[in-house]
Amino acid sequence: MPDQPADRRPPTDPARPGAPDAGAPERRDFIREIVAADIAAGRVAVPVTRFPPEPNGYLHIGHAKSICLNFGIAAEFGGRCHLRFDDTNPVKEEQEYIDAIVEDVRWLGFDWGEHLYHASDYFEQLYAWAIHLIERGLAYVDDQSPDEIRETRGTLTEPGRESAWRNRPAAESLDLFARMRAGEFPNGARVLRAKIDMASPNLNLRDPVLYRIVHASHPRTGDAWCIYPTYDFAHGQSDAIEGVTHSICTLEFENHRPLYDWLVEHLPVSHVPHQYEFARLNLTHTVLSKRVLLRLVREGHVRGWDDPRMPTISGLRRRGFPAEGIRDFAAMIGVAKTDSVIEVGQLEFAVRAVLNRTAPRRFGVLDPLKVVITNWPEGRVETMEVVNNPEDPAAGTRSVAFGRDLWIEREDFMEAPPPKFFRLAPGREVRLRNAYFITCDEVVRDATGAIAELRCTYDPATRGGDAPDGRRPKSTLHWVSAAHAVPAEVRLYDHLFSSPIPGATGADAFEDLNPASETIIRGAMLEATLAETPVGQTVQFERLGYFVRDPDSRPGMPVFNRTLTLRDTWAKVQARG
RNA sequence: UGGCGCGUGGCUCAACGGUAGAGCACCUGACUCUGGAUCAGGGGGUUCCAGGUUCGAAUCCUGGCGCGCCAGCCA
Repeated sequence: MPDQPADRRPPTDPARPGAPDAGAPERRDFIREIVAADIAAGRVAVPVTRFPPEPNGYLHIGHAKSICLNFGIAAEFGGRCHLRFDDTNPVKEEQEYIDAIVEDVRWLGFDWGEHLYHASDYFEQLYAWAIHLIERGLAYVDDQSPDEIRETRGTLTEPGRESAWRNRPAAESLDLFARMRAGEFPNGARVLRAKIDMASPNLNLRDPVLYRIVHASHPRTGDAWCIYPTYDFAHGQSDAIEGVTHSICTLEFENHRPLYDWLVEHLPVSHVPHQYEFARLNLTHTVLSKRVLLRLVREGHVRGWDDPRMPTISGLRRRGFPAEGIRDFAAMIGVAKTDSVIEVGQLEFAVRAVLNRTAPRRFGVLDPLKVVITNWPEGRVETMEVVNNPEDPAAGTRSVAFGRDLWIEREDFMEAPPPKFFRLAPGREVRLRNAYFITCDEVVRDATGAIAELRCTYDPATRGGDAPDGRRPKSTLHWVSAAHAVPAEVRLYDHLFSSPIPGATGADAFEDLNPASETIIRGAMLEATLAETPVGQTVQFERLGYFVRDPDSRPGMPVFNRTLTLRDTWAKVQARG
């Protein structure tokens, strides 16, 4: 898969933002403060966290926030972070997702060492603990149907009603539970429920379901089981088994914490973990819900989970976003309990900051307009030494061919330029970056009257881009030698959704899909070195933006995805009119 | 309507009883062989509201208001 060496920098690197910085005033979120306090008070010696994805979809930028939080805390406080698959619902989970999750967390730059776990590793133990509860009168097998259970749960304001089976003898529940495991009953026939309080104002405590019958084969345990623990019965106990000290999850689990604590308290666990909740990430102009992302894929609004428009980790990677930029973004936005929506611009800022520092500069023309240099000898070719990255002298230089026929960007020429347009126009001189000054003498039109080519003259004294007399053109254009150009397909991307908060008006979010989220350009002309750029490598096309080589590239026809444009103040001026 | 949680510039977060700050965004200027980058400066806040405690409240208390989550055998 695409990868960039810079992304392999371990997240614990103290030079990175987000890592503890000796000397600087400590700025930490409320969770890090809790961890620090627990360590200071001796409640915790080695903090242990975990990232617990359910393999029912691909990871997205919201998960990246959680991954950075959990692995970040472990690294900063000398603890460890486990990768644990929360695989308790075989009807939704697939091996493909497991593999993708492993790859994505690694790509983000994190390492769980030996600590790869699955809730399914604990099925036998969880089963034994279920029996433990039954024996103590703390759980019972309920014969009610799903509908009956719903009807007797009560409402937000009314208490529920106890099941007729709630007080059946433990021995009977034990027998039934064993027969549930043995496969004697169909899906939905019976469940195991905790016996807590049907009148609790917290609905999660109204005799929550602990086990349900699901005749489905599991990606890891196959057909060994036909009963599966619910999230509530698996999560806290898995944390206990693994010695997790700080079980960090999102706000919607806050209401589950009393149940989490109840289970851990009533089970003979050797370690008591604690749950803390933070606000999940929301981003403008996209959607971060596995359900909706799955729909985008299934309904074909995008080409797959890794479509460059998707906010998935794999989509961002294919889009050319470096892992480091994603980590920096996570550090920048912080962690709190306030529901929030972050402007995508903030993510883009973090990504541009990394790319500006690391992306090699190249020339690429997206919408080519032919320029013929009339005073340049036919057939003559010169080689220009061009700097690879002005931000990084160590990146060196490369050779780029220059000749009589060139391609420039069509939008870099205007026959009747408005006042603040600095680029090429009839009679005007501009600089071709790292090459020569040229002056436009003549506009050649085709039969339809459209501009077909520009006839220009160059100044031989300006080789390399400087004039001996010190004159300075108001603008510098990128260019590609027509004789050496590599034709390419370039895919331009924009926000997947037009509105900042898709579906906010109450309408279906899909109504807000941006029809222009992808624009495919087939006639782009790139400098020759771009033919060898590896898939996954992000470069900067000077003056245009960052572009990454896509795996769809074919021999002789590279495909590049636009990661992001450069900051463009001219566009801003134009937009203002 | 019950429970839990949350309200600080446009956005995200700090300030932990002692003059409300930062990053992003926005605007100006400088510089520049990317209209990029960089640098310098600027505008913008009755800290949801109302009472109270205190010499002093974004912070503590009370009461409102607003928003989010919860009635899956999803996680």
